[in-house]
Amino acid sequence: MATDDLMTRALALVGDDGPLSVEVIRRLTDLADVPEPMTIAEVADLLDITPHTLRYYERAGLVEVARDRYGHRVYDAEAVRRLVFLTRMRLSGMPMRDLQHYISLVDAGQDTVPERLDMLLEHRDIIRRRIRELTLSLAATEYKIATYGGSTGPDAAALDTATEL
Amino acid sequence: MATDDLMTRALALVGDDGPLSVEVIRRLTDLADVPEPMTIAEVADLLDITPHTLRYYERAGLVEVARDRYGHRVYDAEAVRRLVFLTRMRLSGMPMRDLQHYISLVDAGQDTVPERLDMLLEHRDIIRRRIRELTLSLAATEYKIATYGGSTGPDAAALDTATEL
DNA sequence: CTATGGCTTTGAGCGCGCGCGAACGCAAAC
DNA sequence: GTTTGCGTTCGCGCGCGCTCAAAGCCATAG
Repeated sequence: MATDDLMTRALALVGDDGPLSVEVIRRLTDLADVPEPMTIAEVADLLDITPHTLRYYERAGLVEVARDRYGHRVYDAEAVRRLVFLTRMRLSGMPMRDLQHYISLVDAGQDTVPERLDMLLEHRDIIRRRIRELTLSLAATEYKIATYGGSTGPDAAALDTATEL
Repeated sequence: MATDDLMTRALALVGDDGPLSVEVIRRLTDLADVPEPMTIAEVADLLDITPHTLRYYERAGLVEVARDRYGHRVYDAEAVRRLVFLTRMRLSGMPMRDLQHYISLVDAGQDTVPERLDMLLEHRDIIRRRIRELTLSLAATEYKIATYGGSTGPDAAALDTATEL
């Protein structure tokens, strides 16, 4: 896939700056169109990561994967769903450590649901802050592009005489 | 500063999700309220990075810093402005390598302005894509929070029976 | 029926980007 | 005097994943 991975599909679905509807989100998580038992190469392609990374995640305890009679990994729907979640969290900046903790909570049963929810809420806030940071950086970059004379200073009128940058 | 660094001030200025006006951007780049010659600790505090990192940037050739008679670094307005720019770019994901290249272009004179502009345009696109990615991850996270039963699946109605995650 | 290529497996080790820590000296300030 | 802050250098560390090596199984091609 790689040129048609989940994120690329998702971005195409959303467009460059369209609003996000629940319907769109539902489609983002809809995996009905992928084959049920998948090989490592297929999953890697779907998630746009390498087979190596998938094995790395498995060794890290993030997911258990069955094997066929040749010892090759066989990813069932649950594993794929979990990996979609994991890669989404990774892509949005959640560190491996936290993912390991989250999965350990999952494995610990329903009692840990509140803590999982806390983790998601906190991660949501982190993403939000990151988006705001990037939005500011974007604005600053666009400002610099618009007023470009090479200076870092704020005064467009003085750009010609400002120290070069 | 650290609890009142540039980004924190900027975020406070903008609010949690307000629109960005040119006026706000201008204020973001307005350094009139900082003392003119600064010590490494003051600059570090302003930029919310460590003195170590500032020395690292200097060794990397990103900025030249004068010294006082004791050999201590003295950051003038130009150095501070450049560092504000550099840290902003770093924070938005531009790698050191690219910053070094950019600075080398600056040092090479006006002929390199078009290439610098290209770099900024490209970086702008990268930031935009990153924001869109994060927006999607945010939406997915919020969707998961809203429908939370612990499953990664898309079907909220089946959450109770879905495999736990 | 080989064989040639292409996928998989494991394990250990490497690499990158980015900066931090530790150790040590010197000048100033309390 | 001793605490503070800055200087330099060397090396380390972290997060994350890739590379490399050695080997096994499958399919298609001669």
